[in-house]
Amino acid sequence: MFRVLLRMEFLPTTPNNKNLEQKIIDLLKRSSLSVTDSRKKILESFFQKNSALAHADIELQVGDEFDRVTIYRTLQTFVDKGIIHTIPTPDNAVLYALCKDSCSAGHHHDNHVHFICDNCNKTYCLEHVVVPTIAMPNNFIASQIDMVVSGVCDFCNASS
Amino acid sequence: MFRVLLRMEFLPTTPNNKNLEQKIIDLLKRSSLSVTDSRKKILESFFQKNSALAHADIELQVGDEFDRVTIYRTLQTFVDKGIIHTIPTPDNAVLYALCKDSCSAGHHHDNHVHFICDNCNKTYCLEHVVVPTIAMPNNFIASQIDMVVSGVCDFCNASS
DNA sequence: TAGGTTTTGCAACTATGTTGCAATAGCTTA
DNA sequence: TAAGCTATTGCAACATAGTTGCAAAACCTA
Ligand SMILES: [Zn+2]
Ligand SMILES: [Zn+2]
Ligand SMILES: [Zn+2]
Ligand SMILES: [Zn+2]
Repeated sequence: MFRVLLRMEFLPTTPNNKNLEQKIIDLLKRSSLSVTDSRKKILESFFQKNSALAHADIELQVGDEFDRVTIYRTLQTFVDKGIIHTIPTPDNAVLYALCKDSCSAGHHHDNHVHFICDNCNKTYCLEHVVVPTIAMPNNFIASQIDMVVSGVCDFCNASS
Repeated sequence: MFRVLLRMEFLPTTPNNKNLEQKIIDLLKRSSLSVTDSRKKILESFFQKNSALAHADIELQVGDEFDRVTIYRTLQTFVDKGIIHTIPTPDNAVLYALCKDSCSAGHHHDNHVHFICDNCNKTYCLEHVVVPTIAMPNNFIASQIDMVVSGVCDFCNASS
Protein backbone atom coordinates (compact mmCIF):
# COMPACT_ATOMS: atom_id res chain seq x y z
CA MET A 1 0.00 0.00 0.00
CA PHE A 2 2.69 2.43 0.96
CA ARG A 3 4.86 1.46 -1.99
CA VAL A 4 1.99 1.96 -4.34
CA LEU A 5 1.46 5.43 -3.05
CA LEU A 6 5.13 6.22 -3.45
CA ARG A 7 5.13 4.91 -6.95
CA MET A 8 2.16 7.01 -7.90
CA GLU A 9 3.37 10.22 -6.40
CA PHE A 10 7.10 10.20 -6.69
CA LEU A 11 8.42 7.97 -9.42
CA PRO A 12 6.52 9.48 -12.30
CA THR A 13 6.93 13.09 -11.21
CA THR A 14 10.69 13.09 -11.19
CA PRO A 15 11.14 12.49 -14.92
CA ASN A 16 8.03 14.56 -15.67
CA ASN A 17 9.42 17.53 -13.83
CA LYS A 18 12.64 17.24 -15.79
CA ASN A 19 10.66 17.17 -19.02
CA LEU A 20 8.43 19.97 -17.84
CA GLU A 21 11.30 22.20 -16.82
CA GLN A 22 12.95 21.77 -20.20
CA LYS A 23 9.64 22.42 -21.92
CA ILE A 24 9.23 25.62 -19.89
CA ILE A 25 12.76 26.80 -20.63
CA ASP A 26 12.21 26.20 -24.34
CA LEU A 27 8.95 28.12 -24.25
CA LEU A 28 10.58 31.09 -22.54
CA LYS A 29 13.48 31.16 -24.98
CA ARG A 30 11.15 30.79 -27.95
CA SER A 31 9.33 33.85 -26.62
CA SER A 32 12.57 35.85 -26.30
CA LEU A 33 12.29 35.98 -22.56
CA SER A 34 15.13 35.46 -20.15
CA VAL A 35 14.78 32.41 -18.00
CA THR A 36 14.21 33.44 -14.40
CA ASP A 37 13.07 31.58 -11.34
CA SER A 38 9.76 33.41 -11.05
CA ARG A 39 8.85 32.85 -14.68
CA LYS A 40 9.68 29.17 -14.43
CA LYS A 41 7.68 28.67 -11.24
CA ILE A 42 4.66 30.57 -12.47
CA LEU A 43 4.59 28.72 -15.78
CA GLU A 44 4.98 25.47 -13.86
CA SER A 45 1.80 26.30 -11.93
CA PHE A 46 -0.11 26.67 -15.16
CA PHE A 47 1.16 23.40 -16.62
CA GLN A 48 0.48 21.52 -13.42
CA LYS A 49 -2.98 22.86 -12.60
CA ASN A 50 -4.22 22.57 -16.15
CA SER A 51 -7.02 25.04 -15.50
CA ALA A 52 -7.29 28.79 -15.45
CA LEU A 53 -5.62 30.62 -12.58
CA ALA A 54 -6.24 33.99 -10.97
CA HIS A 55 -3.49 36.22 -9.70
CA ALA A 56 -4.57 35.28 -6.18
CA ASP A 57 -4.17 31.55 -6.90
CA ILE A 58 -0.62 32.09 -8.07
CA GLU A 59 0.18 34.32 -5.15
CA LEU A 60 -0.97 31.55 -2.83
CA GLN A 61 1.34 29.08 -4.54
CA VAL A 62 4.49 31.16 -4.97
CA GLY A 63 3.82 34.28 -2.94
CA ASP A 64 6.37 33.39 -0.29
CA GLU A 65 9.06 33.19 -2.88
CA PHE A 66 8.19 36.12 -5.12
CA ASP A 67 6.76 39.55 -4.68
CA ARG A 68 3.16 40.40 -5.60
CA VAL A 69 4.42 42.93 -8.11
CA THR A 70 6.62 40.38 -9.80
CA ILE A 71 3.62 38.11 -10.29
CA TYR A 72 1.59 40.92 -11.83
CA ARG A 73 4.41 41.82 -14.19
CA THR A 74 5.14 38.23 -15.10
CA LEU A 75 1.51 37.55 -15.98
CA GLN A 76 1.39 40.71 -18.10
CA THR A 77 4.58 39.69 -19.87
CA PHE A 78 3.16 36.25 -20.62
CA VAL A 79 -0.01 37.79 -22.02
CA ASP A 80 2.03 40.14 -24.21
CA LYS A 81 4.14 37.28 -25.52
CA GLY A 82 1.18 35.07 -26.38
CA ILE A 83 1.93 32.46 -23.70
CA ILE A 84 -1.25 32.92 -21.68
CA HIS A 85 -4.56 34.61 -22.38
CA THR A 86 -7.03 36.33 -20.10
CA ILE A 87 -10.54 35.10 -19.44
CA PRO A 88 -13.27 37.56 -18.52
CA THR A 89 -15.63 36.20 -15.89
CA PRO A 90 -19.14 37.22 -14.87
CA ASP A 91 -18.00 37.99 -11.35
CA ASN A 92 -15.25 40.12 -12.65
CA ALA A 93 -12.12 38.32 -11.64
CA VAL A 94 -9.32 38.14 -14.19
CA LEU A 95 -8.26 34.62 -14.95
CA TYR A 96 -5.32 33.44 -17.03
CA ALA A 97 -4.83 30.22 -18.97
CA LEU A 98 -2.16 28.79 -21.25
CA CYS A 99 -2.48 29.51 -24.95
CA LYS A 100 -2.09 26.94 -27.67
CA ASP A 101 0.81 27.17 -30.09
CA SER A 102 -1.06 29.40 -32.50
CA CYS A 103 -0.67 32.49 -30.31
CA SER A 104 2.35 34.73 -30.61
CA ALA A 105 3.56 38.09 -29.31
CA GLY A 106 0.80 40.60 -29.88
CA HIS A 107 -1.44 38.11 -31.65
CA HIS A 108 -3.79 35.86 -29.73
CA HIS A 109 -6.13 33.43 -31.44
CA ASP A 110 -7.96 32.00 -28.48
CA ASN A 111 -11.42 31.93 -29.99
CA HIS A 112 -12.70 29.10 -27.81
CA VAL A 113 -15.47 29.04 -25.24
CA HIS A 114 -14.63 29.23 -21.54
CA PHE A 115 -16.45 27.25 -18.93
CA ILE A 116 -16.75 28.06 -15.24
CA CYS A 117 -18.01 25.37 -12.89
CA ASP A 118 -20.42 26.73 -10.32
CA ASN A 119 -19.67 23.75 -8.10
CA CYS A 120 -15.88 23.37 -7.98
CA ASN A 121 -15.22 26.86 -9.29
CA LYS A 122 -12.62 25.68 -11.79
CA THR A 123 -12.42 27.44 -15.14
CA TYR A 124 -11.67 25.48 -18.29
CA CYS A 125 -10.68 26.37 -21.82
CA LEU A 126 -13.01 24.36 -24.03
CA GLU A 127 -10.42 24.22 -26.78
CA HIS A 128 -12.69 22.33 -29.14
CA VAL A 129 -15.72 24.54 -28.76
CA VAL A 130 -15.28 27.50 -31.07
CA VAL A 131 -17.12 30.74 -30.38
CA PRO A 132 -19.92 30.99 -32.94
CA THR A 133 -20.22 34.03 -35.16
CA ILE A 134 -23.46 35.92 -34.77
CA ALA A 135 -25.40 38.38 -36.87
CA MET A 136 -24.85 41.97 -35.75
CA PRO A 137 -27.43 44.74 -36.04
CA ASN A 138 -26.94 47.20 -38.89
CA ASN A 139 -23.66 49.08 -38.81
CA PHE A 140 -22.31 47.31 -35.77
CA ILE A 141 -19.02 45.65 -36.65
CA ALA A 142 -17.72 42.86 -34.43
CA SER A 143 -14.00 42.34 -34.05
CA GLN A 144 -13.84 40.13 -30.97
CA ILE A 145 -16.30 37.84 -29.22
CA ASP A 146 -16.00 36.50 -25.68
CA MET A 147 -18.21 33.66 -24.60
CA VAL A 148 -18.24 32.39 -21.05
CA VAL A 149 -20.46 29.52 -20.02
CA SER A 150 -21.28 28.69 -16.41
CA GLY A 151 -22.68 25.43 -15.16
CA VAL A 152 -21.43 22.12 -13.82
CA CYS A 153 -18.29 20.54 -15.22
CA ASP A 154 -17.79 16.91 -16.20
CA PHE A 155 -15.86 16.04 -13.06
CA CYS A 156 -18.53 17.43 -10.72
CA ASN A 157 -21.28 15.75 -12.72
CA ALA A 158 -19.54 12.40 -12.52
CA SER A 159 -19.07 12.61 -8.76
CA SER A 160 -22.68 13.33 -7.83
CA MET B 1 -30.19 81.62 -31.97
CA PHE B 2 -30.41 81.82 -28.24
CA ARG B 3 -34.10 81.10 -28.24
CA VAL B 4 -33.66 78.04 -30.38
CA LEU B 5 -31.12 76.66 -27.95
CA LEU B 6 -33.51 77.24 -25.07
CA ARG B 7 -36.29 75.52 -26.88
CA MET B 8 -34.18 72.49 -27.64
CA GLU B 9 -32.80 72.06 -24.18
CA PHE B 10 -35.53 73.20 -21.86
CA LEU B 11 -38.98 72.98 -23.30
CA PRO B 12 -39.02 69.30 -24.20
CA THR B 13 -37.19 68.14 -21.10
CA THR B 14 -39.62 69.57 -18.63
CA PRO B 15 -42.58 67.34 -19.53
CA ASN B 16 -40.23 64.41 -20.21
CA ASN B 17 -38.72 64.73 -16.78
CA LYS B 18 -42.13 64.73 -15.21
CA ASN B 19 -43.03 61.57 -17.07
CA LEU B 20 -39.67 60.04 -16.28
CA GLU B 21 -39.89 60.83 -12.60
CA GLN B 22 -43.31 59.20 -12.36
CA LYS B 23 -42.06 56.20 -14.31
CA ILE B 24 -39.13 55.87 -11.91
CA ILE B 25 -41.33 56.17 -8.84
CA ASP B 26 -43.64 53.51 -10.22
CA LEU B 27 -40.73 51.22 -10.93
CA LEU B 28 -39.38 51.60 -7.40
CA LYS B 29 -42.78 50.94 -5.82
CA ARG B 30 -43.41 47.98 -8.08
CA SER B 31 -40.09 46.60 -6.81
CA SER B 32 -41.10 47.13 -3.15
CA LEU B 33 -38.40 49.73 -2.66
CA SER B 34 -38.85 52.96 -0.81
CA VAL B 35 -38.52 56.03 -2.97
CA THR B 36 -35.39 57.93 -2.01
CA ASP B 37 -33.45 60.70 -3.70
CA SER B 38 -30.42 58.57 -4.45
CA ARG B 39 -32.44 55.79 -6.01
CA LYS B 40 -34.35 58.25 -8.15
CA LYS B 41 -31.24 60.06 -9.33
CA ILE B 42 -29.33 56.89 -10.10
CA LEU B 43 -32.21 55.37 -12.01
CA GLU B 44 -32.58 58.66 -13.86
CA SER B 45 -28.98 58.34 -15.04
CA PHE B 46 -29.70 54.94 -16.52
CA PHE B 47 -32.83 56.10 -18.33
CA GLN B 48 -31.12 59.20 -19.68
CA LYS B 49 -27.83 57.65 -20.81
CA ASN B 50 -29.45 54.65 -22.39
CA SER B 51 -26.22 52.68 -22.30
CA ALA B 52 -24.45 50.65 -19.67
CA LEU B 53 -22.87 52.52 -16.77
CA ALA B 54 -20.01 51.69 -14.44
CA HIS B 55 -19.99 52.60 -10.78
CA ALA B 56 -17.44 55.28 -11.64
CA ASP B 57 -19.72 56.85 -14.26
CA ILE B 58 -22.49 57.17 -11.74
CA GLU B 59 -20.16 58.54 -9.11
CA LEU B 60 -19.10 61.24 -11.55
CA GLN B 61 -22.71 62.19 -12.15
CA VAL B 62 -24.12 62.10 -8.64
CA GLY B 63 -21.04 61.72 -6.44
CA ASP B 64 -21.34 65.23 -5.03
CA GLU B 65 -24.80 64.49 -3.80
CA PHE B 66 -24.46 60.93 -2.56
CA ASP B 67 -21.81 58.86 -0.89
CA ARG B 68 -19.78 56.25 -2.75
CA VAL B 69 -21.12 53.57 -0.44
CA THR B 70 -24.70 54.57 -1.13
CA ILE B 71 -24.08 54.15 -4.84
CA TYR B 72 -22.61 50.69 -4.32
CA ARG B 73 -25.54 49.63 -2.17
CA THR B 74 -28.12 51.14 -4.50
CA LEU B 75 -26.68 49.32 -7.51
CA GLN B 76 -26.63 46.05 -5.59
CA THR B 77 -30.24 46.58 -4.54
CA PHE B 78 -31.28 47.23 -8.12
CA VAL B 79 -29.54 44.06 -9.28
CA ASP B 80 -31.25 42.05 -6.55
CA LYS B 81 -34.64 43.47 -7.49
CA GLY B 82 -34.26 42.73 -11.19
CA ILE B 83 -34.11 46.40 -12.20
CA ILE B 84 -30.59 46.36 -13.64
CA HIS B 85 -28.23 43.57 -14.67
CA THR B 86 -24.46 43.34 -14.67
CA ILE B 87 -22.33 43.03 -17.77
CA PRO B 88 -18.97 41.26 -17.63
CA THR B 89 -16.33 43.00 -19.72
CA PRO B 90 -13.00 41.79 -21.08
CA ASP B 91 -11.14 44.52 -19.22
CA ASN B 92 -12.83 43.58 -16.03
CA ALA B 93 -14.92 46.56 -15.16
CA VAL B 94 -18.41 45.88 -13.85
CA LEU B 95 -21.06 47.57 -15.91
CA TYR B 96 -24.77 47.84 -15.19
CA ALA B 97 -27.70 48.30 -17.54
CA LEU B 98 -31.45 48.45 -17.22
CA CYS B 99 -33.35 45.19 -17.49
CA LYS B 100 -36.46 44.69 -19.56
CA ASP B 101 -39.76 43.97 -17.85
CA SER B 102 -39.22 40.22 -17.81
CA CYS B 103 -36.73 40.39 -14.93
CA SER B 104 -37.89 40.24 -11.34
CA ALA B 105 -36.39 39.98 -7.86
CA GLY B 106 -33.95 37.08 -7.90
CA HIS B 107 -34.73 36.13 -11.50
CA HIS B 108 -32.96 37.76 -14.39
CA HIS B 109 -33.63 36.81 -17.98
CA ASP B 110 -31.14 39.00 -19.79
CA ASN B 111 -30.01 36.50 -22.37
CA HIS B 112 -28.97 39.07 -24.94
CA VAL B 113 -25.58 39.86 -26.40
CA HIS B 114 -23.60 42.84 -25.11
CA PHE B 115 -21.56 45.07 -27.35
CA ILE B 116 -18.63 47.26 -26.36
CA CYS B 117 -17.44 49.89 -28.80
CA ASP B 118 -13.65 50.08 -28.97
CA ASN B 119 -13.93 53.60 -30.30
CA CYS B 120 -16.40 55.49 -28.09
CA ASN B 121 -16.21 52.93 -25.28
CA LYS B 122 -19.97 52.79 -24.84
CA THR B 123 -21.55 49.45 -23.97
CA TYR B 124 -24.90 48.45 -25.42
CA CYS B 125 -27.46 45.78 -24.68
CA LEU B 126 -28.29 44.26 -28.04
CA GLU B 127 -31.79 43.37 -26.88
CA HIS B 128 -32.68 41.70 -30.15
CA VAL B 129 -29.60 39.54 -30.43
CA VAL B 130 -30.15 36.45 -28.34
CA VAL B 131 -27.18 34.47 -27.07
CA PRO B 132 -26.99 31.28 -29.15
CA THR B 133 -27.00 27.92 -27.43
CA ILE B 134 -23.92 25.84 -28.10
CA ALA B 135 -23.05 22.19 -27.90
CA MET B 136 -21.16 21.34 -24.72
CA PRO B 137 -18.58 18.57 -24.40
CA ASN B 138 -19.76 15.37 -22.73
CA ASN B 139 -21.00 15.80 -19.18
CA PHE B 140 -20.58 19.55 -19.11
CA ILE B 141 -23.93 21.17 -18.34
CA ALA B 142 -24.44 24.82 -19.19
CA SER B 143 -26.76 26.92 -17.09
CA GLN B 144 -25.75 30.42 -18.12
CA ILE B 145 -24.01 31.91 -21.12
CA ASP B 146 -22.42 35.34 -21.32
CA MET B 147 -21.51 36.74 -24.70
CA VAL B 148 -19.68 40.02 -25.06
CA VAL B 149 -18.80 41.39 -28.47
CA SER B 150 -16.27 44.17 -29.05
CA GLY B 151 -15.94 46.25 -32.17
CA VAL B 152 -17.23 49.51 -33.57
CA CYS B 153 -20.79 50.62 -32.92
CA ASP B 154 -23.27 52.03 -35.42
CA PHE B 155 -22.81 55.61 -34.29
CA CYS B 156 -19.01 55.50 -34.63
CA ASN B 157 -19.27 53.76 -37.99
CA ALA B 158 -21.66 56.42 -39.29
CA SER B 159 -19.42 59.27 -38.21
CA SER B 160 -16.23 58.12 -39.92
C1' DT C 1 -47.61 63.81 13.05
C1' DA C 2 -45.57 59.93 15.76
C1' DG C 3 -43.66 55.39 15.40
C1' DG C 4 -41.01 51.80 13.72
C1' DT C 5 -38.20 50.52 9.76
C1' DT C 6 -35.19 51.31 6.04
C1' DT C 7 -31.67 53.88 4.03
C1' DT C 8 -27.74 56.86 4.19
C1' DG C 9 -23.14 58.90 5.41
C1' DC C 10 -19.03 58.42 7.67
C1' DA C 11 -14.92 56.18 9.10
C1' DA C 12 -12.19 52.56 8.89
C1' DC C 13 -10.69 48.69 6.61
C1' DT C 14 -9.47 45.06 2.93
C1' DA C 15 -8.35 43.84 -1.64
C1' DT C 16 -6.46 44.72 -6.06
C1' DG C 17 -3.48 46.79 -9.07
C1' DT C 18 0.29 50.43 -10.50
C1' DT C 19 4.68 53.17 -10.57
C1' DG C 20 9.59 54.69 -9.71
C1' DC C 21 13.80 53.38 -8.36
C1' DA C 22 17.72 50.96 -6.54
C1' DA C 23 19.52 46.28 -6.10
C1' DT C 24 19.94 41.91 -8.21
C1' DA C 25 20.04 38.34 -11.62
C1' DG C 26 20.53 36.85 -16.37
C1' DC C 27 22.77 37.14 -20.81
C1' DT C 28 26.54 38.24 -24.06
C1' DT C 29 31.03 38.46 -25.58
C1' DA C 30 35.80 38.83 -25.04
C1' DT D 1 34.86 32.19 -16.84
C1' DA D 2 34.54 36.93 -15.75
C1' DA D 3 33.25 41.71 -16.82
C1' DG D 4 29.91 44.57 -18.33
C1' DC D 5 25.50 45.58 -20.08
C1' DT D 6 20.57 44.85 -19.92
C1' DA D 7 16.49 42.96 -18.11
C1' DT D 8 14.16 41.64 -14.05
C1' DT D 9 12.99 41.88 -9.27
C1' DG D 10 11.75 43.71 -4.58
C1' DC D 11 10.46 47.41 -1.96
C1' DA D 12 7.90 51.39 -0.75
C1' DA D 13 4.54 54.27 -1.78
C1' DC D 14 0.54 55.21 -4.08
C1' DA D 15 -4.06 54.63 -6.48
C1' DT D 16 -8.46 52.62 -7.15
C1' DA D 17 -12.27 49.49 -6.03
C1' DG D 18 -15.17 47.54 -2.89
C1' DT D 19 -16.88 46.14 2.10
C1' DT D 20 -18.49 46.58 6.96
C1' DG D 21 -20.43 48.51 11.40
C1' DC D 22 -22.82 51.91 13.35
C1' DA D 23 -25.21 56.19 14.40
C1' DA D 24 -27.99 59.76 12.12
C1' DA D 25 -31.38 60.80 8.81
C1' DA D 26 -35.06 59.82 5.69
C1' DC D 27 -39.02 57.18 4.50
C1' DC D 28 -43.46 54.86 5.10
C1' DT D 29 -47.58 53.60 7.64
C1' DA D 30 -51.25 54.52 10.29
ZN1 LIG E 1 -3.46 33.36 -26.79
ZN1 LIG F 1 -8.91 29.80 -22.96
ZN1 LIG G 1 -32.31 41.39 -15.56
ZN1 LIG H 1 -27.88 43.87 -21.16
